[in-house]
Amino acid sequence: MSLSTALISVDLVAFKLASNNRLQVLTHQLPETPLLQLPAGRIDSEQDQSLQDTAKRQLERFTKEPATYYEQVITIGDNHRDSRGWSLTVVYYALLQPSDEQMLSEDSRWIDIVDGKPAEPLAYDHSQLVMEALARMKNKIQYSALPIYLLPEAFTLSDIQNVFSIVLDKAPPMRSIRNRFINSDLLINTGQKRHGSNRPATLYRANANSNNWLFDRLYLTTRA
Amino acid sequence: MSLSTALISVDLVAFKLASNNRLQVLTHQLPETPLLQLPAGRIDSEQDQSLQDTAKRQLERFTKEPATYYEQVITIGDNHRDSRGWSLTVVYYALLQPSDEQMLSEDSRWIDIVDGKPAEPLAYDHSQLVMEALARMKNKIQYSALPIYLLPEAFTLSDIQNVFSIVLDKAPPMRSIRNRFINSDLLINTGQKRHGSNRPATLYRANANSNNWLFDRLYLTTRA
DNA sequence: ACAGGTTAGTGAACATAATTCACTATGTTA
DNA sequence: TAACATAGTGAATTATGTTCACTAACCTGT
Repeated sequence: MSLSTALISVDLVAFKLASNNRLQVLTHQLPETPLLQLPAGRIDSEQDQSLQDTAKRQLERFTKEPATYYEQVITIGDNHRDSRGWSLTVVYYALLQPSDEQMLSEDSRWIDIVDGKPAEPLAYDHSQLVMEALARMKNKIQYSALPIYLLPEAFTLSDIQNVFSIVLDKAPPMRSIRNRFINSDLLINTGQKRHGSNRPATLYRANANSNNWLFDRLYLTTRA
Repeated sequence: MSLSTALISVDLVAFKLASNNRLQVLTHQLPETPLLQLPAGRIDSEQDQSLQDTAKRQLERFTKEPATYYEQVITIGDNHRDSRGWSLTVVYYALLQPSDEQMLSEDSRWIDIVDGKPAEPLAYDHSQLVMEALARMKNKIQYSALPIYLLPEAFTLSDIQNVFSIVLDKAPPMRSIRNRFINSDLLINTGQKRHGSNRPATLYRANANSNNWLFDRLYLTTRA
């Protein structure tokens, strides 16, 4: 049988750095269901101009915090993931800036990523989807400006290193991060410093007009 | 209105190196239609276990030559590409080895890529899809074993450089290609040579068991 | 005021891989 | 057998990440 249609859903893997120094993924729980699941939903032909709009709407169902970055990961289609037959799932991931305030809906929760997967089991194949999105993100973070999207407006170079530590479980040397980011035009010195119980660190913000979003090599400390 | 379904098609951008030293893309023409178009079709829930199966079937409709490589590029969904409303298109590209014999169906043709786009106009947004696939392929060729997939069973290092010349309009120095590929375990010396009107060149074949499919940097001569 | 602690940041030597270029090697062809 | 053309090597240079020792700046406790 040839199909002109199939069940379509757009699933969103939203990542955020939490104050416990963990990467977290947004989940929610439906009433009467035992397992947490990813935000997912169908295309709304009225509201959505694109698939990314659909992904964005899924995020907005559970939090008011906007994502700083969206990327389509993969589209999975097969006939065994949904008992009703052929199903098609477009997977996006999104990056959010850290936030203390919980602008979350009641039924949703940020779950830690531990050892490369969600710390709690997810419904359907959602753990697998998280892992796919995470793999993509872990790769891209090594040769792009991605780390910045997981940080607040103003951040230090150490914050960038911290992103690597959390996401990759290891980080390039500060010297390497410094060289790369300072030599690029990705950062703008805010003129401000972050003060702690030590020498204050320079605070930077992202340069929206940068043309160095991609680098042409990976850090050596992080490759396979 | 919320949709559980939409029109879905899988579109295939099949690339091949032609004897005129051009990259070509497979197209076909339906009767009564003025423009060429890409192989595309719907999921067949009986035959297709995955979306790649669907892509593969599209290729097989027009040629018996198998592809050596498939990669999903992007899924595009919106409400203006098809007059019937929301449509969803999963785009794949495939790489084929060069071939003299034409095992093509009557209605299909390989079209040159000139200046980064098909030399002839294509129907719908298919030129755009070719360009998206080409962009992805041009990037990946610079840090992976991809060039090999566009070459015949046995090939020389110069052939690899030639792939770069054709696909990117410029190529890394032979010394760089040599160092990279010889130091990896991607190539197996067949022991044979290709003879011309000059010093014979060593013929290699791909090592299927290589674990160096990806490199950790781009060639400098080819970057932006 | 000032010493000690802690993190931020710099300078210089080293490592790795691409690039450049001069040079050698090995075949075909006139 | 010399001319040629392309294959392939060796060594210096360049670019960028890594390592490590050292300096800088601020806070804290006395």
